Amino acid sequence: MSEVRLRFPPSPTGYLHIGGARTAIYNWLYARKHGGKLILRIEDTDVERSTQGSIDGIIEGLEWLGIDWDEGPYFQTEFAGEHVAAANRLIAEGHAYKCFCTKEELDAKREAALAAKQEVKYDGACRNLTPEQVAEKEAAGIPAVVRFKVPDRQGKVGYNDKVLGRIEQAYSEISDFVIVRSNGKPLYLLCNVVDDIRDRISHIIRGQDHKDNTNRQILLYEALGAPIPVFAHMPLTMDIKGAKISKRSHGEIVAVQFYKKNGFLPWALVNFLVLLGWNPGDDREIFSKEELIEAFTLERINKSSSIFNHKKDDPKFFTDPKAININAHYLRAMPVAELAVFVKKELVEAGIWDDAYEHEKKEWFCKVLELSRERFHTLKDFATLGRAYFADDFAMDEQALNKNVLKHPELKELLPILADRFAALDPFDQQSAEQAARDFAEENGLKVGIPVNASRALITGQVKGPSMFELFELMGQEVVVSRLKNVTKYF
RNA sequence: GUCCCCAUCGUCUAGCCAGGUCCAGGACACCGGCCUUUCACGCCGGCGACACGAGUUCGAAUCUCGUUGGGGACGCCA
Repeated sequence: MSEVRLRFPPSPTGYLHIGGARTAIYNWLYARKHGGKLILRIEDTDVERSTQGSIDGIIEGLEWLGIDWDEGPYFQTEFAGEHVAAANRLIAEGHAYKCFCTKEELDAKREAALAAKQEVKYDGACRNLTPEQVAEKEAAGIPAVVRFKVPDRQGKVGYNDKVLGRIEQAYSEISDFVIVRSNGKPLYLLCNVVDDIRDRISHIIRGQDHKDNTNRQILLYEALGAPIPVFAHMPLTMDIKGAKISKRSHGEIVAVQFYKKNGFLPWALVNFLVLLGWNPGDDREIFSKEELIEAFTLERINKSSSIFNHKKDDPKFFTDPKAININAHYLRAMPVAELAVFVKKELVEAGIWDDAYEHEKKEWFCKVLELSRERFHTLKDFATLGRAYFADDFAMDEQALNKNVLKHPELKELLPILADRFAALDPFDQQSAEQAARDFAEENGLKVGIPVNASRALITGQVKGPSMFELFELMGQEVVVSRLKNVTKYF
């Protein structure tokens, strides 16, 4: 049994987007499951559009997601010599020929065909040039591309796709495609195959947008005398209107980087993306890395495309609700110690990190995370909604202020009294604070919720949050007393 | 225009290959209730789909054909 080898071959013409990431994830899962190798190959043959920034972004994105590879990154341009050699070999062996038609002629023909709703296909003008004719045109300095000579055979080329089943196409439907530009640079179809042969790729998992390329590439494998790998064409991810998602038309929201910037846990994104077009066949939706590798199979990849459920300008969901839900799930379920690492980054970035959170205040810090994460959805929430836990300069939520403080004018006088009661408590803990608050409410003929919710507003700046009695103890006597006394500033 | 692929709740999907156990199951979202100092979590309940039409069959979400719809490709991009 030959080695299981897969590759992720992004073209570095933009950031890593979620569609590309999903392709990488599927390849990675298959490689890991079968003890195979994952090769990262940067397909930078389009020099015009390839950028170093894009290469860096793709690598950073993969690393952030936790998708590791075993070989590479290789750069396609480094193997240009092999690509040219392969093309020459194909010409020598009669599998390819030089074509002297100009780009302008061909573009015009194609557009005319499209406009007239005719079949769009290369007409084979140079397919049967005699050696003399070729020599003559070359002598005249006419530039030429190299075209693959599609076998003049009856019947169909085909392959057994692991996702779609048998895919076939008549030879007559495939026109002689270009494999080398007139400037001598080989094209994707050829480079890709030559590289896959050299890298001994056994399984190709890619998007269905490559489906029609596959038959042409199979012809190339045959002509080059190489074994044909296993193909699996995964469904595409569409936007809410059913159009293919792309960097160009959707911008940041489809960039992996966006999720990093907006408080996603990398594994939560992986978990969400893998479910877009694949399922384990049972009701599980949350997977550890090990569980996912174990559960993943090519056979359970769906045939039909899925929709990335993002509504522009949705006030409640900044991205697909299910993605947010999965992220929130991990936020709540992961070990606090692991979460702490992520939250630290957020607090450092917000300028409210205290090194004591890793030392003498570590227990306190973990307790805050434990309580607050219950209602947070992203890592950003710790530094925004949860800012009051870590800093005095937190914003006061308008609704909290109006509804829980200003609506009850008597609180202006009463809260400072409650503050004094709290100040006198010894010890000051959850039980004593709760008792004091309840007694105070009763004495003043208030429902306990009134002073408690007002306290939440003044102490956390929020209209919602964890149990206030737990928070009194957690925030500490000093902070509680001083923030309660601030009440007068708001009237 | 030609070729290829796809089609179950708003979204992600199970079921389809091996037709009956499916008046179609789960998750997210949404709505209601419980819990409660708030919100959330949690729990309980609700809303909600087999694109359409023929055929095969005792029986079709499942098989066949057609229609419609959607997508992909047809490049000296990858």
